[in-house]
Amino acid sequence: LNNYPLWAKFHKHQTEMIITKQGRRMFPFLSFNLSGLNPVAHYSVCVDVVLVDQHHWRYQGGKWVQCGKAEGNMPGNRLYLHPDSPNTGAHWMRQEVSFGKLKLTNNKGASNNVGQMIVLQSLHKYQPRLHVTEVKEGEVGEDGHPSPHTHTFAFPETQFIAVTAYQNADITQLKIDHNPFAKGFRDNFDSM
Amino acid sequence: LNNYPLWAKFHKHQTEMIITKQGRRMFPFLSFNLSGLNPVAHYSVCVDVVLVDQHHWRYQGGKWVQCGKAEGNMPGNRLYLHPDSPNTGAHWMRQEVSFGKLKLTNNKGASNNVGQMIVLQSLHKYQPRLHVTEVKEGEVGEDGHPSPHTHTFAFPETQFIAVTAYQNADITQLKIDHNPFAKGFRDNFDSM
DNA sequence: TTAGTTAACACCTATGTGAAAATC
DNA sequence: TCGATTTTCACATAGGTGTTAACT
Repeated sequence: LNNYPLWAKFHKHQTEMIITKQGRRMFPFLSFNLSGLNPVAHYSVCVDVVLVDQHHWRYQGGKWVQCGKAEGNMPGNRLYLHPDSPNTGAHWMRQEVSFGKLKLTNNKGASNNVGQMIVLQSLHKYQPRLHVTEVKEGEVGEDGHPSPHTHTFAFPETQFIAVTAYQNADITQLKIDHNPFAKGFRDNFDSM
Repeated sequence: LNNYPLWAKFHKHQTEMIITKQGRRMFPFLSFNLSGLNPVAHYSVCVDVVLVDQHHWRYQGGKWVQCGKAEGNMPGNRLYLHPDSPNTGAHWMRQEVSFGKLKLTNNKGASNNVGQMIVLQSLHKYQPRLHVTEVKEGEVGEDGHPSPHTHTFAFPETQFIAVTAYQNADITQLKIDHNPFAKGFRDNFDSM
């Protein structure tokens, strides 16, 4: 996992990620360094997002508290295939593998846009996971579904609660401080 | 070939395409409608650019004239693999296949960025070609090189002369009139 | 000088931000 | 009323234009 210090800062305050109808990028975004692959073998790399628990969460009195059972399993795609897939082990190991364009949405109708967006439910806690799947010739496997040849990695620091508006002001401030697109909201007193 | 009327307008004045060190998009850009493919077979789609003749060209007295022999064959990549490759016949036929992000350069050093840019020589006339290659399992063939299973298409309306600065003012005006990114140079007398 | 190339520039498209107001 | 969601907005990043002036 790259950019671990930044993820840790957010995790300490319980990371929140905005979800919108048209899709919102994650910040921080997922980025990994891969090693130990066969340089000449072919792999597909993807990320999925799974529920951490079966509860609603609510932000009350400055804290996140569990609040009743989650609805039954929800429809919608939760798998995002890396745009470079499929590719060689050498390609994946040459530089960091980033998911900066992955988008989160609460729009169940967006499931049609296969692999474009990950569909989540607001106020639920999620864990992103990385899957590295060796693609054997003749198996195709471009749908990205984990197969018997898949290695899966999950980093607790990347857990987050999906929200439609930020709840914790500390999280909002961290986003403003570190996301270049939110620079317009920074206080420019003693920066630079 | 999509947007045929626009290509024809440029072709009537002898299309010019700017090439730069860091790479310049084509305008108009190549876009095709494919049909007759096997929906479940896999294909790679790519564009290459070949010399139309072996001459330098010079713009003199308002006309393009041939001018001496071209140098021997030049190095540099002239093949651009469509980012969606490889993919199913159904995918390619579902909607137009566009090459809007293809870039032209005169930087021979850019050959390293495999498949990112097409390297051309200024003041030479070129013909873009479309290649549709069936990818058989086990052949990989992701380098995009035309294989025995390839269909090739070339449209004379898409011929152009590579330049580092526009020579014909008619071409400049057509670019300004139709390329959204050049809107800043339009005369806004009676538009809208 | 001349012709071709390069780099800096203003202006544009396109899209990612959180804030705030409107809506559900 | 209240909490959650959606829409609109000013402000940012990122990068595609031809023009112009400098360079070779």
